Amino acid sequence: MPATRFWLMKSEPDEFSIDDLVAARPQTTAWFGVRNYQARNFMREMQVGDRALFYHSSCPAPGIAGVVRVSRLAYPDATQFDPASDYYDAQATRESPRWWNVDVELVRKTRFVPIAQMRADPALANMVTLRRGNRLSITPVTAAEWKAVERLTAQPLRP
DNA sequence: GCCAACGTTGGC
DNA sequence: GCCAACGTTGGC
Repeated sequence: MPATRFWLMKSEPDEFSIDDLVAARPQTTAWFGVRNYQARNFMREMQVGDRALFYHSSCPAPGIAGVVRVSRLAYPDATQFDPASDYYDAQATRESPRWWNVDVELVRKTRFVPIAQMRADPALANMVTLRRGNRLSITPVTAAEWKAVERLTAQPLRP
């Protein structure tokens, strides 16, 4: 059994935001479009029931916007086969897919936690996504970091 | 717009 | 296999 049960998954809100997931019926989405091998490998490690922080990236207000739950194990990302898709990969074949994605379902939209507030929390000092130079769109989160984030989402900003 | 950091590509 | 060049990510 893998040790990691918690993850952080980045989405650009212009592409797909927490509000898009809230509005979806059902409140679930395929996490397609990941084109980095490390991030792909993390998705292939995920189990149904794993939890993930829904993070808004590459936007005016980066930070944590919600919590999701893995609802389907990794399966081939359909967009790699679609020549009309931005995510098309000419080298991928149905027999030998290169890119995979899980499905996630909404657990809840949280109070927004800006990246500055994450950086200010000593409990998150070693969080992978906050490390200098880290660009991975999917990263593991420790149980302690998960709890610290839950505290931040539950509490209003201090003066 | 800037820039640091990292991944990928391709010549050799 | 090395490594320089280039492209991308993503916070600021």
